[in-house]
Amino acid sequence: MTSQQVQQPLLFRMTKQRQVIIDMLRSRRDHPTAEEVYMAVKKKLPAVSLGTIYRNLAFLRDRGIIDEYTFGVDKRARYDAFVETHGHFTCKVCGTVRDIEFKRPDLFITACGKSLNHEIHKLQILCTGLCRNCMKSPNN
Amino acid sequence: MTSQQVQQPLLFRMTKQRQVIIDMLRSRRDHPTAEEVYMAVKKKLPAVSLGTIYRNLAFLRDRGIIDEYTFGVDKRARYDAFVETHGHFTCKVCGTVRDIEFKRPDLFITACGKSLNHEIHKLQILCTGLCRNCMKSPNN
DNA sequence: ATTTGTGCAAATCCTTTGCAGATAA
DNA sequence: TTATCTGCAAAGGATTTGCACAAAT
Repeated sequence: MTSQQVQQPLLFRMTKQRQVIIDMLRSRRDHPTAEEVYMAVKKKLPAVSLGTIYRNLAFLRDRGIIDEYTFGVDKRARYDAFVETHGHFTCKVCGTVRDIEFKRPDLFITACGKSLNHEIHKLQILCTGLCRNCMKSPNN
Repeated sequence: MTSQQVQQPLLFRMTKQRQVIIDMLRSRRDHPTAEEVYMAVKKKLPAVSLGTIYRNLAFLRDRGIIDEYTFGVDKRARYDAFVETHGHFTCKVCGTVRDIEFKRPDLFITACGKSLNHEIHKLQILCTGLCRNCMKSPNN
């Protein structure tokens, strides 16, 4: 999977910055914040600015190329290049985020959409609790 | 249901402000933002300050008396006095939020928790899409 | 050549906080 | 009484934006 394969005809300019942001997000599954994306991109493009990071993340999110989540723990947005429907678990104590896979999210989406008579584009499932490591700590 | 029935022995001071905030949130199911709570509480207590609203919402959230959600549409936190697990639908166009009821959320929570080996305290389900009204508009 | 994107810095918006006076228990 | 809460205003932190220059097509 080369990083050019975003859509068949490329519908937008691929700048170095945009390219590095996409590559970087596709290389990790830890749902980084904008600040964390900035830090990582800076290693390849030291002159990049935080504004450019924010602009590109919004740009890619608006085109469905990445997802943006706000897990209530801290209130910063987090980004994810894996846009197939899946759930997240986040630990109240250490803040870790883990993906949760689903068998047939489409069934759930169809059922909900029909019962509400709304058109559902996106399903987000978030579990909050205590991860197995933090469960072991006597103070949690 | 009188507004006093928060817990059996009342574990915190019930100020006028706190009382009005709780009553107000229990009287509506539209998931208001802090600003909207402020506006509503002001009608009963004109001298209330926004800082007090934020402090009380955080206070009640920390005690599990209300829930706080951040639906990605705008990034403001929204509050809900109905803390039994239920899902939300939010319309991309008009921003309406509607509740989605579940039959046995506990089964889902147990299943997820077991498979991850984590302790799940809270499940949040959010559907994003187009509501039935906005579907009718030709421009959506 | 022209349109779109970038870096920089200032602005904006939501939320939090310090403090002195007020209030619930 | 006294620990907790409030109003006020200032501070904080994340995100957005205006502008002049740079880069992509």
